[in-house]
Amino acid sequence: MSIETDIKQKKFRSPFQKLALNLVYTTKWLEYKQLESFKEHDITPQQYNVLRILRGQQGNPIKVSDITERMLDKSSNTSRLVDKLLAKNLAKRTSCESDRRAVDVVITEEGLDLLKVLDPFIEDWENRFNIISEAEAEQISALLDKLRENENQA
Amino acid sequence: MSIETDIKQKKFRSPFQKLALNLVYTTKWLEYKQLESFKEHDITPQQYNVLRILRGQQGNPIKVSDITERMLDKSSNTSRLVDKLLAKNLAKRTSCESDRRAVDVVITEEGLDLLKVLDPFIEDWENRFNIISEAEAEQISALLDKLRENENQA
DNA sequence: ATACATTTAATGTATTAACATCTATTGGCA
DNA sequence: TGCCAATAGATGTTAATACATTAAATGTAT
Repeated sequence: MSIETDIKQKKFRSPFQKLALNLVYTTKWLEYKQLESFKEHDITPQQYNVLRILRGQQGNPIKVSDITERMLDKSSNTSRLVDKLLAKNLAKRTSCESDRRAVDVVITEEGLDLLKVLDPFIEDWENRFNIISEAEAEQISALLDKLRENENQA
Repeated sequence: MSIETDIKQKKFRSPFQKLALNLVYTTKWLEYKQLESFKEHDITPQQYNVLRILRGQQGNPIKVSDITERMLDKSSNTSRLVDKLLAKNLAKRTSCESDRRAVDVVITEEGLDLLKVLDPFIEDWENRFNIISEAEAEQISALLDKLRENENQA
């Protein structure tokens, strides 16, 4: 369904306004859909994001601040997110030898198992995107990168 | 900056995964940037969304449930959002004659004034999008619409 | 007309988020 | 070395969100 129909707005100030609204709307839609898979396994999208980052480390520990850097939502409170993962035995936390302020985080077997369960759901969602072509997906990604370019402009 | 650099992930499972992550990342980025304008005026993005919908009514009252239908985030608690707007005298609430379950909401002069102050900031943000062409913006919008098409698929 | 399901909005509650503050540790430099 | 700013992460607090429940009004079918 078109964004016009979805939010019942017939006219937009410009194609750029329409795009901005469509970006927010489509992302909320995507997050809401994925949330359904997550909540069955008692995990939030943010916690999932952290778990994926931990798995990407392939066994190597990573500092909390480095997790934050890689997150989609960099404003989140990673310290508390890790707390939640610890409480569920999905991650381990050990103090960092070289810098005693820092904390090393590693995913547990249980965490890897959970991701294995979630993987097919997420992949299924991503695969639904092949209603557009790979080239189109790449092109949108490139244009999104471009939109974020002038971040520090006046 | 490319999404690869921003989230420090070199490889993606597919262009579709990359697009999914880029959509979420870019939208968080956009929301965060706009938040800076909003919080100076003691308003949240959701409250702003409601105000814009109210202004779009051009003086006609609109029911709470109809506001929800038009919101970007349809899962939000519109009743409480309207409460907040009322507390700040940005909106008025009157009971609906034809259906006494419903509640009619109208924007106040003060609400219109606030939007007038915020308009230039929002327009400025949207205009930064003209780093891509209008045609490209339309094209992305069309592709986003397409992504949401197979909503009720297996 | 009555009973019952549906709709509309408000509210209760628990979780999460946003933002500032605090503590411990480190690094740089006089 | 001793001092101070910077960094890392934890924590406190307030507000917002998500989800379920409640209450009133309406629609519908018998």
